[in-house]
Amino acid sequence: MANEKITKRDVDFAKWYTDVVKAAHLADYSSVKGCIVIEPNGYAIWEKMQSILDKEFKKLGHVNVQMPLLIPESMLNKEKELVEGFSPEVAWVTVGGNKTLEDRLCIRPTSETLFCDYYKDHISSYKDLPKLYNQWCNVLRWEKETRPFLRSREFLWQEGHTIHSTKEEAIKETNQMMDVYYNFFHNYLAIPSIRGMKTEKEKFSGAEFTLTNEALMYNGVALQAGTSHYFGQKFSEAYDVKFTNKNNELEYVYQTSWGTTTRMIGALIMVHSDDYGLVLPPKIAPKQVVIVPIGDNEEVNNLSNKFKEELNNNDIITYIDDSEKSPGFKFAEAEVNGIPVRIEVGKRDLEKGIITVARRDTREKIEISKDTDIVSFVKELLDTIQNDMLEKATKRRDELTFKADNLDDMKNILETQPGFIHANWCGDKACEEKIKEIKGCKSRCIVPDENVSGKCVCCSKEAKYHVIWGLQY
RNA sequence: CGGGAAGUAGCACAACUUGGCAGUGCGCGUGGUUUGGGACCAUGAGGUUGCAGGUUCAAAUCCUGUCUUCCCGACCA
Repeated sequence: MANEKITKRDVDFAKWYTDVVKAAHLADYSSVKGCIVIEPNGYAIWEKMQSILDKEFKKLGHVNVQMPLLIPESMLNKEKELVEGFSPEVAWVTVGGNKTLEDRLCIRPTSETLFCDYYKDHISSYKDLPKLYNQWCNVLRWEKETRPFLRSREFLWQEGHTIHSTKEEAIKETNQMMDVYYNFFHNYLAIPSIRGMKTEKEKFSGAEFTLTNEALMYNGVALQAGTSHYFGQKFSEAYDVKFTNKNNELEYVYQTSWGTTTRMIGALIMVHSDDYGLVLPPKIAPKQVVIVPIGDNEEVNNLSNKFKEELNNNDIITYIDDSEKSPGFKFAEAEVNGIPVRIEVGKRDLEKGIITVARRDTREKIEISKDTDIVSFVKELLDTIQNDMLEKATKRRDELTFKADNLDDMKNILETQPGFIHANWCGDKACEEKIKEIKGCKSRCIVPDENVSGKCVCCSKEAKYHVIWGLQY
């Protein structure tokens, strides 16, 4: 019997998603549109993501800073493409009375401006480079349609902003950070994302090129989660960030930026979860094991405590649900909250010398001897769950991966079951726009492919690129 | 930002059409009995009906505005 509070995934995917978010107490609506309350269970996932990614960033030499929340309009306006890209979404602060328009302040939609403004006075020689700065913060973009985690007006993210003395080094950084995101998705989130370059139309305004990490949700809709941009000298020219190179010449710095957001929590839900609620990969679950004691007796309590202690001593995050609720309630609660492993320690089992272990991903129950080495057993089970989840998600992604040779193919796929659609493209923006007319289908990314041959899916001219297309959140 | 629907206790809803004591279930507190897939009995608490105006002797109910949420489009991490 599935959870009554959760709409079936196959009945109404959008409703299912918000039901899971609420039932697992990840987030709730606030009285400000598009600004959610991230509740303890949701914030714990974000903290886990932060701690893993932050370690990776620091391994590669990055350091954290904190920039101001507010940006003066005059400063923002220096980079034309950035302004044009964001202008409809920028929120202005009207406090202060007699400010002129030029002196208005906005709440950061992104912080390129602030980093450039800082960098310009803090470097002078190539010896000062690179600067590898990152910040964890909130930003604000006035979205029209909002959805918890997937599209909120205020969201938490991490934005890396680096400056380099050579183009090669900056491009290497751009690629390297995309690798960090891609590996994080595969190794921790168990999400088989794909990566590639955005087309001219879809790239970040102001970037020379944008790399993207694209994940496919269970319903076949794509979610962009993780981008890495190469700016070249666009921003450094606009903000006058110069250095003296080895030949004693003044040169503008080469710049990158890269970011991931709380949207990753949304991806986690929409890839792995089911009709019983949240399913979390063990490596990202803030709580990995719950012990449910059944029947109040000494042996039950002693064994529960012993397991908890042993597991926690071995870095497996474990807690005992010793509330007054009935066992059935506790099982359901653990499922809704996506606890990867549940250990049932009950007096009836103990009479037979066993305990029951249940895994969240498959809901399978395993009976093992009560004398089993619980640490090695659970460790192995968590690894198995982690691997199985990636495998299952990969299988689903592959089922939803298609190939289109012409517009009719494309239309058929999008109207029956959307997914990742591989199709060749001539590189012409007009074709991209024509494809978008089919249910809003957009290019996800250009796949690195040396030998593109065949015709454009739209105009039948010679193809230049191998592109993956799809619907997006 | 256009089209549609909704907002009443923590949650799900009833009362609205035809204005007249603010209701039900779940959840919550207390006492007890229970405990292997969302336990049971008893008892108790919980409300300016989203908010602001208006009409009226009287507004959850009628009118106007506004905010929030959901669905469908256009725009976006």
